[in-house]
Amino acid sequence: MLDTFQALAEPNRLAIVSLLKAGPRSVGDVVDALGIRQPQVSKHLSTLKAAGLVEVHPEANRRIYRLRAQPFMSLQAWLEDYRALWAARFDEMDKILEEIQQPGDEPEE
Amino acid sequence: MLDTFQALAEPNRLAIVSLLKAGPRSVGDVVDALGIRQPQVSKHLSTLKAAGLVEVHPEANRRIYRLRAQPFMSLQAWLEDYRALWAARFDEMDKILEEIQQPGDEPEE
DNA sequence: ACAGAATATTCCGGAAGAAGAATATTCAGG
DNA sequence: CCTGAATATTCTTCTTCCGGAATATTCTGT
Repeated sequence: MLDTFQALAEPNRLAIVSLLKAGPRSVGDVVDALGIRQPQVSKHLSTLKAAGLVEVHPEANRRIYRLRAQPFMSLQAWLEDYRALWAARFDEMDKILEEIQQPGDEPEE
Repeated sequence: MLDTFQALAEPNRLAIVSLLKAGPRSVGDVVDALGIRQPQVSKHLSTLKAAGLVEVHPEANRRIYRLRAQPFMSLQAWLEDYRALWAARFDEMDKILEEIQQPGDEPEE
């Protein structure tokens, strides 16, 4: 869990994860999409892979990275332990949901 | 969201959050429970407060820290965006099973 | 086997951040 | 008001980690 948080606690890596949410991408795709230089993308992907957040499978000339489901499921399970926190506070929950649904408002990054 | 991940991406802070899950605690309580020195506990709590993960309310001589629900709800909402991940995994599994039965076209990105 | 594209790795300088020690602040009670 | 307990704040290393640049590696097609 700590590894997951550490992996996500960096802006570019969070952006990469967010991009990969839409589907698998090659390193070059990530470079083009996010405007980060290739070596840094490779390094960040390496970090994400070490944390188990992504997996690689080579395809022709490229290496395709995709999100792994497992850490997200673990995160979900981790969150369950905190559910008692907000279970009773539906008023706040409404506010949060509104905030997230606001157009132009990015819930991440 | 990034702030939340950064706040949780440190072992002692994660431990503090985990402790506070059981209920509000004073600084001294945290010190005793986790065996971290008082100044570091204060600093970490300060960091957690800046990230909106905890709130303080003084009580007599002590300062009581408690978890705030909001970031956890946001995290939950953030996770929802990734739910397709493990749903899609079943899709892929279905697709693979289909392909085995009737080999056919190229999967699209 | 070679050339070129795609990706990974290494080295370095600098910035962020965590711990330790010492000190400052705040506050309740006498 | 003073005192002591509880907590916060500086200041100083020290380590970790990110980005930039250069280079190495790996693979494909020819």
